[in-house]
Amino acid sequence: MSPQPPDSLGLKLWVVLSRAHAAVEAHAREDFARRGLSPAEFGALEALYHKGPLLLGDLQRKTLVTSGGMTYVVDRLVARGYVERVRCPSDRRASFASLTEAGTQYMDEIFREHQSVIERAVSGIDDDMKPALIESLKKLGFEAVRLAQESAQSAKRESGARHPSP
Amino acid sequence: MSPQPPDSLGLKLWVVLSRAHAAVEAHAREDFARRGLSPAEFGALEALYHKGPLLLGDLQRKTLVTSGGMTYVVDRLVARGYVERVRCPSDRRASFASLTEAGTQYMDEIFREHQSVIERAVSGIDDDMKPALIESLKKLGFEAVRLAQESAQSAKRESGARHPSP
DNA sequence: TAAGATTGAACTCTCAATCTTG
DNA sequence: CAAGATTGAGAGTTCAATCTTA
Repeated sequence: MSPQPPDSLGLKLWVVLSRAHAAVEAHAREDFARRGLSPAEFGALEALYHKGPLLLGDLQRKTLVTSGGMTYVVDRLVARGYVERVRCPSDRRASFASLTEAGTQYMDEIFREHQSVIERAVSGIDDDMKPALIESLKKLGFEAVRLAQESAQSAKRESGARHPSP
Repeated sequence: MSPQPPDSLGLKLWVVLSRAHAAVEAHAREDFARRGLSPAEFGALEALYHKGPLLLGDLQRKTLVTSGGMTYVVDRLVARGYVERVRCPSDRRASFASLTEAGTQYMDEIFREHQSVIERAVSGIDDDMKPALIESLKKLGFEAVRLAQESAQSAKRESGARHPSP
């Protein structure tokens, strides 16, 4: 009798992926919880810090929160003075989120610290092994995203067939 | 000029780990959201399904939710008839959570489907590459957990120094 | 009709305080 | 005093509906 049900490799991979992610995330969360930032808030700041001003919709897709969540997150960052909304000149429905001077300074301060917290958290892997692991995880992630989009499109096609446009 | 700031390897590893995790998790979430289960609920059912009855505290550590969250999750699963609480005979503070007949039947039904959803989600990695990836992620996760415990202990020691026991 | 953003309600979870037993 | 579980309050989300502009 096997001690565990004969888990498929895929399931096992998912389990260890989840645990590794949760363990590293705990370090990250502790780091910015000290500063009163939620994960989504930090994610938004980081995206703006590295990419510059972004449409709320783009920011939303980058940080994987819903549109309502994005509004909430940006509201909070605006309230702290780290972010401002800038109307999009070419599309009056849309707004950019943009780091303020204070927001940029803040990220200058905390980003290096955050980086070293993460470095420590992933130090279980030797540096020379990291590139290979990075490649594998990239591949894994890309394919998972692609499959999800594939499913979403076929779902949309089916719905389109029931509600055809004129 | 580099397009991105010269990210450290560790940070890059963390980013791709997060993305891969989020992408696969999206498949998993969609799978059990259809059944009205939250991630934590599914996690608890899965743990009980594979390990048998567990003390709430053990279940909590396995699924990484807080103690209050565990009470909430178990309450919901009890309300659905999938789980029951069983008092621990040797320690009257503690309770086991245990799958009911209906809960076991339910997991028999859904677990295979869930497994194939996950298999598909991680199919970006060839089967013969998975064992190595699994080993790396295990190592990464274990070390991250160990470092967190290390930090927690030193924090506890410091607090203990301020509030020494008699 | 659809796409971007916002709003309000509801949900899942965390946190801190509490009760009970060890 | 510590450990297991529960409670109540509240945070941070998601979701569905709505408003505005394309």
